[in-house]
Amino acid sequence: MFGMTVNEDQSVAMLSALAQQTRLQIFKTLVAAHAEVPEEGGLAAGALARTLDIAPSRLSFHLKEMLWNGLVTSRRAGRSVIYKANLNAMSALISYLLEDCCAGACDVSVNAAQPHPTTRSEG
Amino acid sequence: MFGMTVNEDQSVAMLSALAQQTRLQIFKTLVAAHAEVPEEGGLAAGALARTLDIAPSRLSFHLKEMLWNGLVTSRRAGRSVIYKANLNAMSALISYLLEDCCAGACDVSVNAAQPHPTTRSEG
DNA sequence: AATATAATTCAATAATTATTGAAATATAGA
DNA sequence: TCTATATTTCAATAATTATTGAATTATATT
Repeated sequence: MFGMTVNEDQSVAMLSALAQQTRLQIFKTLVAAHAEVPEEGGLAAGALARTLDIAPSRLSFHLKEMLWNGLVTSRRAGRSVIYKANLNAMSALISYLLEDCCAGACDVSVNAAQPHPTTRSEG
Repeated sequence: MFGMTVNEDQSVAMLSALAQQTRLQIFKTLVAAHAEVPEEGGLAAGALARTLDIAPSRLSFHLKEMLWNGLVTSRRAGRSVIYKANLNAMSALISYLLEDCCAGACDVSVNAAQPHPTTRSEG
C-alpha cells in the first residue's frame, strides 16, 4: 500500500551511487529499458557495457555499487545477468529529499513527462 | 516564471555534494533556518560548526563544496558569513531525477509535509 | 594601532573510490 | 568433456575526497 522509505544513511548511500557519471548513465539506460512486470525489462551487463562503451570489469564494479544499496536489482538469465532499475528505491530517495531534507519547502512542479503507457501501474 | 534546470554534469556535482553525511546534515540544518526573503534566514558558519560539532576548517571545506555547485549561497554580515540553503537548486536537482533520470516513471506521492507558513511563496 | 572574534586557506596525511588488465567463475552448446 | 560466451573477482595503481591543526585573512571594537 505505502511505498518504501529510507533513512539518512541509506540516502547518503544512494546519493553516492548516483553521484558518479558512469553510474548515473547506467541508471538512465536501465530506466529506458524498464518494465513494471517483475521478471521482465532491464538490460544484460554485456549490453550495458557495449551501450556505455566501458570495460566489463569497470561496469561490474559500478553495478555492485548500485546493487548493495538497492538502486538496481539483478537476475540471471542463462549466461547473462540482467540488471534492472529499482524505481521504488529511487522514489524513496526522492521522497526523502523532498520531505526529510527539504521539509516540504521544495516545490517541485511535477509537470514531468507521463510514464510510458506500457510500463504503467504496480504489479 | 519557470524554475531553473540542471544538466547531467551539474546533477552529478550536486548529488556529490549531498552524498556525504556531514554535508547532508549541513543542508538539513540550513533548511530548518531557511527564509524565502533574500537577505534573511540561513546560519552563520560558526553557529553551524557548533550545531554540528565539527571543526571550523572542516565545515569550511564542506561549505565550499556546496557553494560552487549552488546548493548553498553565502553572504557576509559583519564578521560572520551566513550560509543559506538554495531550495531552487535542490528543486532543480529533484526535477532532474524525476524527469531526466526516471523519465517520469517514478511516482513520488507528494504527501510531503506542507512548507512552513512563514517561509512560503517566492520573493 | 592593538586586540579579539569569525572564517578561510594551507600543508600534511589518511581514507575512500575508480580504473585497468589478467585470472577466475558460471552457464550453454557442440 | 571441450570450447565459447558472459560476468565477476582480484591485485595493482591512480585519482579523488576528507580530516586535522596551524597559519592567514577579514572585520569589528577599544
